[in-house]
Amino acid sequence: MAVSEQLQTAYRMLAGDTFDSRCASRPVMDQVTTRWGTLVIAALVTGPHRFSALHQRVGGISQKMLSQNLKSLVRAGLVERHVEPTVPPQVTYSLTALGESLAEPLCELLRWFGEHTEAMLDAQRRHDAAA
Amino acid sequence: MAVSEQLQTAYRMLAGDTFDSRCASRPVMDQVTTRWGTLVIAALVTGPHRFSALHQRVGGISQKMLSQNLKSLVRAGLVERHVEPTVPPQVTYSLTALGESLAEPLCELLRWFGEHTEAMLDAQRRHDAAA
DNA sequence: CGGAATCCCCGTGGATACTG
DNA sequence: CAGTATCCACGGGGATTCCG
Repeated sequence: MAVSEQLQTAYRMLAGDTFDSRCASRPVMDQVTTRWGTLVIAALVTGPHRFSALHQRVGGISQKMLSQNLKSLVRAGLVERHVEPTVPPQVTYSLTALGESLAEPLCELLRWFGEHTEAMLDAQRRHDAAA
Repeated sequence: MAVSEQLQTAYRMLAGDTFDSRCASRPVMDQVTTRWGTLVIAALVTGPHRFSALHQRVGGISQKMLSQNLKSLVRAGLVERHVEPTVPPQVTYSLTALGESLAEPLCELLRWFGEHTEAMLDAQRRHDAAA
């Protein structure tokens, strides 16, 4: 198998942990791996963004979901919210150090999808055709 | 910023793609990044598993969600379903080559959570206390 | 501009029971 | 053992409206 010992090691580190339903990481993981969390984090990789900029960039997200996700990400210490006391108010969101460290594996995952989406769609078509 | 050009590059590859709501990768991404998809894939990294083995390992997942996730993963060509025609029936699930290639970035992500969950929980506590 | 609040719907997802 | 089927509740998530 091509997966090698590296993955095996990674797996063992998680064995008694992530797979346990009582593990504390579960709720925290859900927040990030939720439908939008991934994209919001990824969108912030290039630097600070304003609310409306994020709203446009992520594409398809509603204001509600965006603000909701941002709130929980701020709470988790992944995103920093900066308010410029002007009129009209200027609110900027940026990744914290913790958020940036998360962005790394996250971007690799997104990149994987970018590269393999076609393969997956092909597989689905073939699967549906066979059925 | 510490994120460096590597991430910038990764980002640009996604720019006109993943963030577009009409992008084909969205539904496919949702299937995997859904609550259980990640864990199911990760659980299969160590090798083939039977249904009940997965049911126990993932912990907290219902039979319904497990079979549902497995079905869509098989459809996407990430997981292979192997039936041994015995009585009682023995059904084994394993990662395909495509699935294994996905497992790599996915495991890194899970590893990140394993290492940083504490930091996130701390941040949440501090945030809640400040409020 | 950047949200918070409200309304409402539909899908996710759990529990249970049944089948091959 | 490996599911499928049915029922049901909750909350994710969209559209709209209002506020500072």
